[in-house]
Amino acid sequence: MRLSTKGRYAVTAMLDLALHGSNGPVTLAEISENQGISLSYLEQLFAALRAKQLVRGVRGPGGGYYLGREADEISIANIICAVDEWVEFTRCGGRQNCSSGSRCLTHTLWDELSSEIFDFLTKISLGDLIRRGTEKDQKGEGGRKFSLVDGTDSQAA
Amino acid sequence: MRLSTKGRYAVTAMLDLALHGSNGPVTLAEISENQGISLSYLEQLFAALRAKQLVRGVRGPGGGYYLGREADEISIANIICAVDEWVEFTRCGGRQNCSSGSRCLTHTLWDELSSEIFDFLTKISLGDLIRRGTEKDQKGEGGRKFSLVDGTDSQAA
DNA sequence: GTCTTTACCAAGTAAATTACTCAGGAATTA
DNA sequence: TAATTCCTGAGTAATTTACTTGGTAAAGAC
Repeated sequence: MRLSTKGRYAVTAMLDLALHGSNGPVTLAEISENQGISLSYLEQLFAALRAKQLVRGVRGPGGGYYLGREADEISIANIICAVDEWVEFTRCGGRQNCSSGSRCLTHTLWDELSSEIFDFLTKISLGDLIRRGTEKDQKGEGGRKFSLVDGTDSQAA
Repeated sequence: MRLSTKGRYAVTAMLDLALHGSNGPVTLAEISENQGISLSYLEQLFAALRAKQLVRGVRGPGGGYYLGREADEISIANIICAVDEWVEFTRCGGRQNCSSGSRCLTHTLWDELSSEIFDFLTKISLGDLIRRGTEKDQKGEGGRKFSLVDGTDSQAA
């Protein structure tokens, strides 16, 4: 897993798209304006997002971008993987012995941690994020810390 | 939050240190050998880790590095923040209105997601990772997917 | 004390990545 | 046909990554 500013731009842009996509397609020019990201950089990002079918472009006047599927069906991990190209961290692949046992053990541990992070981000969808945002908007705020993962908000001390 | 290869190097090195630290200090030369990271790059990383008191250096022959505190008291977030310098993502700070409402809403959403990821990595300690590794080593492996966060492994389908 | 071993420190650097500009082409609507 | 938008690709300054080089400082071994 890799979480860079590039991934942030992509998530932010997708959020913008999800928030405004209800009334027709959203142009990159609008997102660029809204989020302060250059148009051509957005084009690069959206080329990657389109390749993974996370967005759908419509050309011509009145065109723009739609989400490729429901906001609930797009996870943060989907978005980040699309633009960040899922780097293969350790050359040994995690399971084969790469050389000495010590090295491979740490690699295995890292791989497991990495896939745990991935699972975590897989469970958070664009829809989750947006619902949280609008809820908060209506309620002002509450003492309860928000939890995006399923029903497990009990551990907050 | 930011999760780069630099952070991966740091976590891997700290894992190595935690695994071998029981019998005296570990030299950077050993870690370099074990993990295939250049010595001087390790020096850079450990300068940052030392600044955050995550490791403790001992000079002279027979010297090397110890963990700065118990493996259970060092979270993955600690390590990553030490070397990756916690980039401040959105200029608006998350709470103030930066300009149009739309932009700030997405920024707020991103900030909340980001701190959720941070919380997640705060709950995973070096000790957790190592226990998982050695457990697996002894048991071979089990059908049960490992869960690093508290007791919430029930959602795996 | 000197020699060796280690941590520490700082400057410089090739390669990669980031974020962008520029310059078009292709589909769609008016 | 003309405007609008997506789409593509080449080039590029700034930054980050990962490393090299060349030291200094402390601690132990002789």
